[in-house]
Amino acid sequence: MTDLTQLFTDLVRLETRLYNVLDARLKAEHDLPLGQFEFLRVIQARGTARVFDLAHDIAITVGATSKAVDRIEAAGRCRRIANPGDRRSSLVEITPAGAEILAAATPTVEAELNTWLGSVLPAENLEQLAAMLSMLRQRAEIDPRTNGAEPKPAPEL
Amino acid sequence: MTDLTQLFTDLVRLETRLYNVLDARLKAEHDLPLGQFEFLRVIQARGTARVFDLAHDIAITVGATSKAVDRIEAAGRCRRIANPGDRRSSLVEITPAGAEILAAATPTVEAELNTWLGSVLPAENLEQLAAMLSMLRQRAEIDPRTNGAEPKPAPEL
DNA sequence: AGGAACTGTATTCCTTGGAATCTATCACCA
DNA sequence: TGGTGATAGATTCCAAGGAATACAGTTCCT
Repeated sequence: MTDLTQLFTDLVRLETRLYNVLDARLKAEHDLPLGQFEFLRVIQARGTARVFDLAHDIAITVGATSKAVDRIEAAGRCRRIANPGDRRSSLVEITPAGAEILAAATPTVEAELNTWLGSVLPAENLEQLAAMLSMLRQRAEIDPRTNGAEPKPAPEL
Repeated sequence: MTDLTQLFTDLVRLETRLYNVLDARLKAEHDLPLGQFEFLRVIQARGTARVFDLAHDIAITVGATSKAVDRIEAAGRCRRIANPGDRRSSLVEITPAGAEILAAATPTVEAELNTWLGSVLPAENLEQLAAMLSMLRQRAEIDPRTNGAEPKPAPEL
């Protein structure tokens, strides 16, 4: 029987260490904290997004997201534009400067992850790992306790 | 080719969500933040540990660990005793109250992890996942950049 | 139309971790 | 043995997220 507590501990420590090395390198080479990198990725992927949408994608609270958008906006990497459909919210979009730095940082992230993941496990195992993490993440996001949405059927691995 | 950035994102989100549900449940049922739970586990496993040792195991800085030990000690769940071999440091040990709450919280953690991990993937996959995470974690901890054991960048004289 | 309930966001306060700094102690070696 | 650099940990200041709150705007119901 797998020791799930140990598995969880390994997951947390690995995440912490990967996050730290990536963050340090992005800051050093692109003056871009990893947190901002993730926001920019989501914003660009969505084209335009409300604070609420970003909060869900990044898995932090709306309040924290609001502050994060403040910082990214202050750095000139995104901007809030009026939401014609709902005046309570704004739409956040990436700026040219934001897109530029995102494009510059992306290969750095890939290189660093290749060092710590890609070059450690064979391709087949990486594929399995990616599939399992993706499935577990989806499962965790389906639950009411974590996102307030209705349950969906379990995806097949 | 596996998309490592996506894999990393899934890893981070999964960790965030698991951490949050576990933390919330431990606080609710045992008045024990997940961070303290992890410290108590390490302290008990080591029998006795310096702040430095805990910092390495938990993967946070010594300063943050010092403060964390303050909090756990204030809660009466660990104590600092004199280190006979080195007066710069103390040895941290678990108290009976700490051991008791750790024992009470452990099944809660296992149950919660079983919900989010154990009951989602078949045993064989869990075993693979545990092995891969363990290996990746070890790899990440071996490297100079993540454990501080290597020479610092030459200071400018 | 009028109001109650709900939503989306911003803001405030609190907690926790990181970086830098300070002190005490230790190890090493000339 | 004395001095120099390394080490352990505590402390201070700062950054970032969570919880609770405030409020504008929206939806729903009658």
